[in-house]
Amino acid sequence: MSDLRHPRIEDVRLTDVFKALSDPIRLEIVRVAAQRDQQPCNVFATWVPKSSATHHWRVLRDAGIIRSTKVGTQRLNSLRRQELETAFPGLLDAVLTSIDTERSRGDD
Amino acid sequence: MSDLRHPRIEDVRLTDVFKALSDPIRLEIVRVAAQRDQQPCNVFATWVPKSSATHHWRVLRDAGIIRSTKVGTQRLNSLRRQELETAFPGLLDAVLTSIDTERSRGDD
DNA sequence: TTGATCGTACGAAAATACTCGTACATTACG
DNA sequence: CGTAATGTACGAGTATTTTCGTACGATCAA
Repeated sequence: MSDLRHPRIEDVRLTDVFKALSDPIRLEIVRVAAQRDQQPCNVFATWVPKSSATHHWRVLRDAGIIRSTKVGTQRLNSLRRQELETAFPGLLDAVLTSIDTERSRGDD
Repeated sequence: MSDLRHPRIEDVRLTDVFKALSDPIRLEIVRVAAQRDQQPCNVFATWVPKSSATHHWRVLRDAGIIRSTKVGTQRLNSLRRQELETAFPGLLDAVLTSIDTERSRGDD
C-alpha cells in the first residue's frame, strides 16, 4: 500500500471534478465524507466490492476532491474543503447542498 | 427536425448534471449560454463538427441544463436557470463562477 | 510468526461515451 | 419550385469508464 498521489489543487481541472461527481457511488462517498472528517474507506458504500470501491476512491483523489492519509492499516479520508474553495469558490458547498436536496426529494 | 424532448426538472438526476458538465466542449457551451439567452447553436464551439455538436447539445438537454426552442430554421438555446435553481439551489451559479475562475486562472 | 484486517494493483470483460461522416428534415428566400 | 441554411438521426469506429476477481502489500495483534 504505497503512498497515494494527490494532485496539486491548481492542477485540477473543472471537468475532472464534474466527472468525479457524475457517479452515484462517488456522490454518496462525498456526501458521507462531508459529515465527518477522517473516516476510513470501509464506512462508505459498503455494498460495493473492495476493488470497485478502490477505483472510485482513486477517481475522487485524482480529481482533488478527497485526501487520504495512511494511519495504521487504514486510510482516513477527508474532503479537501479549503483547497477546493480556493480553486472553485462556492462549488463544493453547492454540490453538498444539491446532494441533500436531491436526497430529500427522493425521500418523498 | 422534430421537437426535442426536455425532461421535467424534477426528473433530472444530479449525476446526470455532473456528467453533462464533465466535458470541455459542453462546459464552453454552458459558459457562452450564460452570457445571453436565446442563442442559436452555431455560435458555440464553432470548431466542432455539426454532428458532434448535436451530440453535446443533446447531453445538455437531457440533463435539464438547457432548453432549445425552434425558431425558423434555428434552435434558440437558454439555460434553464430558474428550474435548476429550484432543483439544485446555488449549483448553477457556483458552476458558472467556477468556469470563470478556471478560465482566468488559465489566462495567467 | 501466523493470521486477520484494510485497502491497493493489475488485468480483462462489459458498458458508456465521444467523434464524426453521411443522410435527412424543416424552414426561409429568390 | 429549387437552393441554401440550420440542426437532427443514425451508425460505426475509437476511446474511456466501470465492474470486479485475484493477488499482493502493509500493519496490527496474539
